[in-house]
Amino acid sequence: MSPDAVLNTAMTAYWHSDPADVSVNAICQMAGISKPSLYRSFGSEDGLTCAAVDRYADQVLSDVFALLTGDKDMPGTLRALVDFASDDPRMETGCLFYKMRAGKHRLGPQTRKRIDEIDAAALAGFAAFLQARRDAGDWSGPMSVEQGARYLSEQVALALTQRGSGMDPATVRGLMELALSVFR
Amino acid sequence: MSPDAVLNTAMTAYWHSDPADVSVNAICQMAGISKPSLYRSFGSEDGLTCAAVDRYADQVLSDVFALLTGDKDMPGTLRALVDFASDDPRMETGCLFYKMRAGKHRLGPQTRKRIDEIDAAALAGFAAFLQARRDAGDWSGPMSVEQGARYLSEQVALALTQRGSGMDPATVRGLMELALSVFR
DNA sequence: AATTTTTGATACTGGTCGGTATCAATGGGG
DNA sequence: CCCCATTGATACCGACCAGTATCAAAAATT
Repeated sequence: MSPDAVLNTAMTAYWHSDPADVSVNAICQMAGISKPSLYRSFGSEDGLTCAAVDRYADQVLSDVFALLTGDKDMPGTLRALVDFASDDPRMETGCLFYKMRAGKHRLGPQTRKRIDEIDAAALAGFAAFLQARRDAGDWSGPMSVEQGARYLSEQVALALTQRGSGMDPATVRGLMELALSVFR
Repeated sequence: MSPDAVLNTAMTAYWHSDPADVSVNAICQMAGISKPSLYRSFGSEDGLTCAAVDRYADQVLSDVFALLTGDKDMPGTLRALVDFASDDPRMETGCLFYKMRAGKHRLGPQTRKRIDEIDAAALAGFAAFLQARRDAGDWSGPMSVEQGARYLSEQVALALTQRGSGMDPATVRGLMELALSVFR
């Protein structure tokens, strides 16, 4: 079992349940490797969780970033965001990143730092998107770009958390559309 | 140490950190009692957490319910809700109920059931409030009472979770006012 | 082909968890 | 004053945790 495959197993396990509920022992069992082997690859549990969230960012969050930097207009992008959060089958069990962010205090220092970095990058991504829409003239109003970005970020987090808690996707969609209606 | 005082200690400990991060051992130490004594009073950890959330509902959530059944008009009540979520010093470390709801899968069956009951009651409270405001004529629009209640409930939960994660109260207030602006 | 180095698995450490058996102290009713 | 019942504390149980020492097999180097 290559370290890469082990990392995939770990990421999926963390993602589908909760990082705090998946032990190193369990991951070794799932991946079919021994603990010393895992520790030689990743150094510590902190190293593993950090690598897992890194891979998640590369593999999943990049898609969201691509949505934001696409050439759609404001309503189109918001619709794409809603589609992603409420209907993408990958989000059926929630978002690994927001799960980790919610339980940040239970993670190691490395992983915590990475979480903060990704969070800041996401916020910057939302802000860049809003700034572009404002420049393009299809978003006006008194709301600042910074507040809009934070609001957008938190509402996406909320919707993905709701998905993860088992809420009906249609309900998630309705609530999120309502929340994002402040941008119209 | 009376069981009542022990329960207060437990509720506060759960509230100020996180139910999943406070062990029975730690509570015994804080309360200055022995484990068998605690188990004779509450039966199990599940019994203790259930009693804690019960007490929290009686002592804290009842205030929110009172807000909703008060005689203020729509904007006044929403303002009171925002004040509570973003400025009440008791909410500095978040809301015990929403912390438990977020980590429901880690709790015992008794407590889980109580969480669901309280959640349903809260939703009903929000719905009754919105229905009354609609009847009184100071809330109109296409939004259904049910969806409005769910939205309100989730936005309050989000704001309180943000408080608990250390977000600046002024920021929480700004985001929540934005979210609740859909009711105007 | 012989030796060295890297890999893997077993089994262990010390610690914490929820929960309990055992037993001493205490306190009220006869 | 004595007995009995309830209370409390100590010490323990088995399970699981993150992390590691030990040692055998395999692979790479000489």
